[in-house]
Amino acid sequence: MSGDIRRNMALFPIGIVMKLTDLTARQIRYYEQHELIVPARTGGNQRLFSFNDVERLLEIKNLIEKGVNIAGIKQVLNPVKKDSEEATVINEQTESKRREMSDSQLHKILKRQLLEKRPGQVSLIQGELSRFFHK
DNA sequence: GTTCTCACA
DNA sequence: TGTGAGAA
Repeated sequence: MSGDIRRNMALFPIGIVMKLTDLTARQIRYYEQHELIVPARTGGNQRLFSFNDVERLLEIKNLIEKGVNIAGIKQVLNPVKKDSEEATVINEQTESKRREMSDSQLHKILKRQLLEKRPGQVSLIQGELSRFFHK
């Protein structure tokens, strides 16, 4: 599976990724701080993103648009895999599976949050929704 | 010309 | 999250 090495090969700088994902550099770096993505670095400390990173960012973007905050996204996007070794383990199937999973998982999480709001539990939903349930 | 980190009105 | 400063 040399396809994986290509998918995880760091290629583009943040500028390109901004255009590809419609995210601001600020957001991209912010997501990195929260370990939602782990781009490689050049000798000059410049971030280099792989195709996988871009896909992750698109997923994140969708979730953000759906009103899910960082905490919620972390639960849907497990990854943060340690480089090299795992490249051989990951295949196209597990990747596509993970994608489907994230969406159904999101629905589960959202539904659970909407129906049973336990006291003391921090909401994963931002804005209007969470405010609605706090009332 | 780009990107990086850090800090704040 | 936006934005600007200062360096690389």
